[in-house]
Amino acid sequence: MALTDEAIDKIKGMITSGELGPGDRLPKEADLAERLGLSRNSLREAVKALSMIRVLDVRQGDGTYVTSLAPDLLLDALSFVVDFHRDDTVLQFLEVRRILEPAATALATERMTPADIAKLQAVLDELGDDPPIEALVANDLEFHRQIAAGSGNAVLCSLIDGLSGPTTRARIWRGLTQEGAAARTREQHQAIVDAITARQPDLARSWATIHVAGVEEWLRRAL
Amino acid sequence: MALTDEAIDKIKGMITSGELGPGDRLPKEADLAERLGLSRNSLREAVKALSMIRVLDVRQGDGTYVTSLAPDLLLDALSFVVDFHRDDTVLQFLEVRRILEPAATALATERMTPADIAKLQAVLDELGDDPPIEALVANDLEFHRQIAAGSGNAVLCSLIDGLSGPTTRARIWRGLTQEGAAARTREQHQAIVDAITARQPDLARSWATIHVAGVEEWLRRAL
DNA sequence: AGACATCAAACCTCCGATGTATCTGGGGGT
DNA sequence: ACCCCCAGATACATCGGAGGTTTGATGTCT
Repeated sequence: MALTDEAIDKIKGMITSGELGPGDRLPKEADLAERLGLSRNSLREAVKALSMIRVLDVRQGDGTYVTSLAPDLLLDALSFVVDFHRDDTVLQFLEVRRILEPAATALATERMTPADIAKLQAVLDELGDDPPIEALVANDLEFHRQIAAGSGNAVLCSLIDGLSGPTTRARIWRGLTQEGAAARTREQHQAIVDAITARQPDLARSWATIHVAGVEEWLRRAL
Repeated sequence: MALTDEAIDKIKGMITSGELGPGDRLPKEADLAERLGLSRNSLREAVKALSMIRVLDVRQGDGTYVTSLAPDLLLDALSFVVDFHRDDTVLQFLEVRRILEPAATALATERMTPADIAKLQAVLDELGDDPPIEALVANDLEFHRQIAAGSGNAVLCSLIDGLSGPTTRARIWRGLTQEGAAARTREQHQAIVDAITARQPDLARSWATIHVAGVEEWLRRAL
């Protein structure tokens, strides 16, 4: 195994063993390189790889720190990965979303506070009558993000967020809006909020399923 | 933004734009560094980061290539990330598994071929009467992997596989502290296979739910 | 045709130096 | 006493070059 990969494992070991905890600062490059037995250049490659997946946070002029290691931080590297997928695998991602989103919606129905629900409704209301596509996409993303967050499960929330990669969603949306499906999406969003407000998990889950399945079905035909 | 991060984006762009496809070879370090306008050292950091998430495959003495970009490749970096999580977030991962596994099991019930089912049964049968803990865990992992693969969705399969990492650790615990767990797990596995064989998705889904919930409930009490 | 030695290409590792951002502490002004 | 500004120290960012190691291809010999 290459020296750099060994260094990655060693740093990973320092964290998982508890020697380094969230927020802790690593020794400076020169010291850590000497301790791990490699050059600064090779160490930098290891640190770069770990900072890419949000395990380390490097600040020039300050130092290198272990991040909070919170699920949302570590999993949002997922969206970066998802961006590399081509259209022919989007359906598989969508199928997973059709599993996760309804479940998250059902959980949110039981766990969201009235204040959370009010904010969710506000998201829908702040959209004007004839919004531009960009606002529509952003609004849709925020809507689903709040529901996912309402599930009370940070892992589930991050997963949904990551799988709904901005690129993918934007690409799909562009096509959907051309067929005038924006209005129908809006109605479905409102139906989900209504079901959550009424504290009916089954109903909320069903609406979420229908919502995702609609996009999935459209995409299946388009490909 | 740092030069290295720019380089990452540029390489990403070369792939997403189609200039570089799966299996294609990148220009050699020196040429690519000159083209992107940075030093080889900095470029190497970018390449290292991208190879860590399985987007690039570097082979010493040969060259650097774009991977197949298949979902299972890109998502198995997930297991690396998941390893950083501490025990207090394992419950959240388990809750997500309780969503994904039953769904995958139901899909597998409809999509697995008789040959697939036979191989699944074989996995259960090859386990002796009093296997060591390690074999038990490995067998359990293989069992769930085959079902996930049987769902016919590579993204779903990789996701389940990646999330099973921390759960596995917990299960080792369970094996060590709760003696009756092994036999019960085996019964539940057999029940799942029976339901799949009978082509009863609802039954298979329910058994899968019970199976994961059992681990989850035990862990919830243990913490 | 097959096995082996040789060579070139490409990545791996290292070194030392310079640039740049951040934090810290002292000096001066109010 | 308090605040602001600046110089020094610290630590990461980037660079160019020099060997070393692995791989794949070439060519030769049996």
